[in-house]
Amino acid sequence: MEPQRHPTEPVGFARHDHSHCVEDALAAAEARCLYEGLRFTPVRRRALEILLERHRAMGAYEVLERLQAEGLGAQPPAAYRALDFLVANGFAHRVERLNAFVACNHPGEDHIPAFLICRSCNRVAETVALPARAQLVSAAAASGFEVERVLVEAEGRCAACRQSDSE
Amino acid sequence: MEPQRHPTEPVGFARHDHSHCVEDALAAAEARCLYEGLRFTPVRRRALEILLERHRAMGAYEVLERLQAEGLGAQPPAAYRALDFLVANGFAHRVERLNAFVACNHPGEDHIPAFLICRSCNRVAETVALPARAQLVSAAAASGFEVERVLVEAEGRCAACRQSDSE
DNA sequence: CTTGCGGTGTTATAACATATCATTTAGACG
DNA sequence: CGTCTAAATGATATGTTATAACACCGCAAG
Repeated sequence: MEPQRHPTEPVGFARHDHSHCVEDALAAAEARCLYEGLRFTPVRRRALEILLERHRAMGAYEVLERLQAEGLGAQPPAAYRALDFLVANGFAHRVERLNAFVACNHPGEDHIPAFLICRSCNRVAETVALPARAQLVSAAAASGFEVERVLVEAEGRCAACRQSDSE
Repeated sequence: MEPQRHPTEPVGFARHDHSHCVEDALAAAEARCLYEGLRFTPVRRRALEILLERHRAMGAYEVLERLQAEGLGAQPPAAYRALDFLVANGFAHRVERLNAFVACNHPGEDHIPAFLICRSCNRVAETVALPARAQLVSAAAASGFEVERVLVEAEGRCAACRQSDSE
């Protein structure tokens, strides 16, 4: 376990020390679960680690495959439960456009995520959607609609994929 | 056919003369297809009519059921093709959050839709997302990401459902 | 110790979506 | 008027995503 991936792989769309980022995020999640009395079980921990290792959107079944390979739950519900836990507690987000999941880039901070989804390499960067939310909330209020959750996703091409044009 | 629904049903979340709105939208679509050389075939026309009659998000299979009842295509691809045509040409939108489709409220106008989705009654109102898009495009540009398409969806409760609290 | 609750295992199936190839239809063009 | 072509539809099969339902287990509170 702890496969030690290449030290520098793109996150969002920028390079960084990846093995540290995985470890740090995992440690932070662990700490927060302890603090909030959440149960950071092996499946949940490993599911988060899987998402972090890739830093791209992964389908539930893709995560499941990897869990299976390690004997951590063999059926879809196992993956969905783990992912639901991560999403419910802000360790990961669901990307609706892709029916997929991605590790949160800044867990702990209260934020409204917006995603930039590269249609070539499928990598996902997370940015903030607060202004968009505010605008939507006020537009909605006019009709008496109460906004509870906002979802902002942009599809396009990241810098890398735009350069290597024909990917 | 042309079931003549109740004359006043909510659209978006406001009341209006529904039978007129269906007729008008259908006529407008017909006119635009003629103008642009698009083929507004019976399946496509009826699919749009089905979406318009309800003014809520409908799954492809839900639309399919109704098409089947009239002998217009019996298999999933029939519905998906019709819906894809409507979406591609701006007569309808896909609501990612619901994996569902909804008739466009202002077809013909070039716009970036934003949706208000009531989680109680599942009705969907369409508003505009231009400011959100602008903000996102500029945020994305910082990392060299080129935005091609933006998706904004808000989940919450509409005025009616908030009143009749426990629905 | 027992009871209750949260988490997990397991089976089955629901819901959403598309690949592929055959057939039909509408319009373009000679 | 034929006939060619491209678009649309028909039909079969299958792929992908998601959840319902119920059994079981372990742990902590009483």
